[in-house]
Amino acid sequence: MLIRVDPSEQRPLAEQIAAAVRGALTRGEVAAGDRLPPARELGQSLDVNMHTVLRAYAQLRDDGLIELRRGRGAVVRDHVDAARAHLDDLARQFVEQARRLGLDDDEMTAMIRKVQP
Amino acid sequence: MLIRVDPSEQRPLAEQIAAAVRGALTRGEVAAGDRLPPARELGQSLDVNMHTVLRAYAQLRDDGLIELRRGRGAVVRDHVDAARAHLDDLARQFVEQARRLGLDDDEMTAMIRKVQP
DNA sequence: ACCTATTTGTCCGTATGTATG
DNA sequence: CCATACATACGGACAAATAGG
Repeated sequence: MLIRVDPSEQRPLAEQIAAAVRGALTRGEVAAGDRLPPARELGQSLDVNMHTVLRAYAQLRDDGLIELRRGRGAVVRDHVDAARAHLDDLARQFVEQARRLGLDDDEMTAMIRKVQP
Repeated sequence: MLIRVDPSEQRPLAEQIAAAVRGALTRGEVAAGDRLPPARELGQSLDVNMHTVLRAYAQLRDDGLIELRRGRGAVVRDHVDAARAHLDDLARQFVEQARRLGLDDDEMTAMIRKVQP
């Protein structure tokens, strides 16, 4: 997995890193169970701060693509499982918020159908 | 809006601050259009770092409760609007992810209906 | 099974950038 | 053009998990 970042670009460094890792994931260059390089290490090789890498990793975790644990590092989750888990999570969040606003099931589904690509 | 934090608590400071502001919002102590105190200022009065306050504010922004703009500060959104906007956002995210996984509209609505409290 | 040294993310803090008014 | 105030990136101390003996 080769990553490069360009400090002169407009996009934040963390986002560039996250995008690069996402690309490597979708291209299948890293498999489920693989570990991403430790934030310190990758940061050093990219000449950016550990925390910047960590922020990129946090994004990927929020998307369900990796698991982040102290002392263990960033472990790549199974793509399909990760995507599925993320979808479940979004569905649950949506329904919870909709209920909070008093929407019933029909109104929810109507909302979903109304979302345009 | 009175906020206090307890550094000896387990919860991160940023989360404590976010929770306190959320409470003030739901209790109606601050109205739509009001501005939250600048991060530096609130940080100083709480004796925590500006950045810690900023993290709390970022959480509230992600929940749609406030708008955060450089140079302008943290503006409280209308509760109903904010909740509605957040719901719209969740719906869009859900549909996007579902499409990415190849689900059609019927499968999406089925998923929504299957979410039980 | 136990200890402890290392690895590695988490949290808080600091400095600089940059849009807004 | 200047002051304000969030955004981004960097640095240090800490704690959980792990690995080796």
